[in-house]
Amino acid sequence: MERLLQSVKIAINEKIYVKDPESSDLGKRIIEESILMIYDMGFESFTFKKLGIKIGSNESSVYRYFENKHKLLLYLTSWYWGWLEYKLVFATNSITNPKEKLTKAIEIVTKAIAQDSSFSHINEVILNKTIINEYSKSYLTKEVDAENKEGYFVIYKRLINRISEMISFVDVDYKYPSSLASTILEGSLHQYFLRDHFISLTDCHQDGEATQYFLHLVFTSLKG
Amino acid sequence: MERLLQSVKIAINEKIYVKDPESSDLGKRIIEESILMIYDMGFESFTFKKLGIKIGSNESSVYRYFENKHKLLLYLTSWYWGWLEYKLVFATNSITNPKEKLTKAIEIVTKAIAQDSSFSHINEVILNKTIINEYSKSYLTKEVDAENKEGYFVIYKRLINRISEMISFVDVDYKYPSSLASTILEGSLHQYFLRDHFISLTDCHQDGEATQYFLHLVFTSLKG
DNA sequence: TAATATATGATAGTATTGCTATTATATTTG
DNA sequence: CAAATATAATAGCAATACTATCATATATTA
Repeated sequence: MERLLQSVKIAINEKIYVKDPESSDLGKRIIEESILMIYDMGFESFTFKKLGIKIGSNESSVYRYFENKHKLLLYLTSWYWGWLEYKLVFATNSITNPKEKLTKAIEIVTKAIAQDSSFSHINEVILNKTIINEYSKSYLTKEVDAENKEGYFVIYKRLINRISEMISFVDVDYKYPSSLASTILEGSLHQYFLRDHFISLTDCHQDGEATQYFLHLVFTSLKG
Repeated sequence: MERLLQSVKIAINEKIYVKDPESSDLGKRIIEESILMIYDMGFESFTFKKLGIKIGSNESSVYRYFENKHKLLLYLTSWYWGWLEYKLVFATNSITNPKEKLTKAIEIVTKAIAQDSSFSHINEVILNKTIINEYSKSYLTKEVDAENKEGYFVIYKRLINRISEMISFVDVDYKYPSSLASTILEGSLHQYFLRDHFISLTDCHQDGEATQYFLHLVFTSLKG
């Protein structure tokens, strides 16, 4: 994904931020460091004050980019899903065979993340781990319906829908394409979490096993 | 489940509470009302001060039962999984045919919850909804490994293991029994969440459809 | 180059949260 | 009835999640 994507920018719903963090150096450092800090200390302990100190800036300056840390989490997750979506479309676009296409999609979505040098200030490996630990907290809130209406989850929904469509292309008669697509994405994050914290609850211990598990799950369920 | 279970008590790891809430009237009201309040206002907005006011008691009195609201959440989730485990064992114990047994287990675990009058102070219907919204927050923390060592998640792990074993009984050669069991439990909660908040991401809109989805998913994946 | 707009930094202040500690008052039990 | 125990009331404290104001640095443009 190196040189090809130099000019690609993941488009995030403008209501999520006050000022676009991509528009300044400080903004980029906010994104860069918040990913690392949330990974290190967990979302609960993370504060804008601590972030300000870490980036050699000020709490009040961070507030000029994001209203609160929940919005920052929404930004990070949206960016992640946008980035995954890009990789998915890029890798599957040229494939015409439905089974092959879905296989590729599942691989992209369930495989461990490797560093991507296209977006220099974002560490995708750490972001992926942060997403595994914190993603659910972005929607397990009382505000989820209001925020959904505002379009804060469009990228995620679009990604699930793309996979859902690929599933239906393999088997038009399958009754649960959206549920299955959701299970793949959410379930894959969960398998990685289990691997790190509840080893006895998963069988996906080696690299690539989560992918094998989901490929088997999906293709035995689909006809055709 | 009426009369039969009158004397059954769900056994919770004693380290989770300071004083057993089952041991007093105040304790039971703490459990009863906290379920309703967390459901109504969400875990983030819920505080012991508010709970004290609601039950006509005092913040300091609540602290005599639970160190903090995280521990209370651990208690509620442990209770829920213990209750589900009981229902599962009760319903599947007499079944010898492996497929039938697993089918029953999946039904128990994925079906919408009906009121159970066995535990008068606990509203299982609301508790189930609270678990759907808040369960992940009990383990998506920086303390998860330490708390796991303390045994705070034993009931959940035992429940997953029971299902995992039932899966292996149907198909000894299946390589991912634990992953699949985890997917069923976690995935089922997620499908219910999607049904309430992201309808386009699930196909399980009617009662019983989640069960059908998982039954299909599981039995197409297993041989024998 | 001066005037002005814009971004950032520093400091202060406020309500709420998440507790701990102390003391007072019920209630139960011996 | 005394003693133990449970609960209630109040105070207090450090941290969080902001908001507001003012100062200063940097960039733009007239």
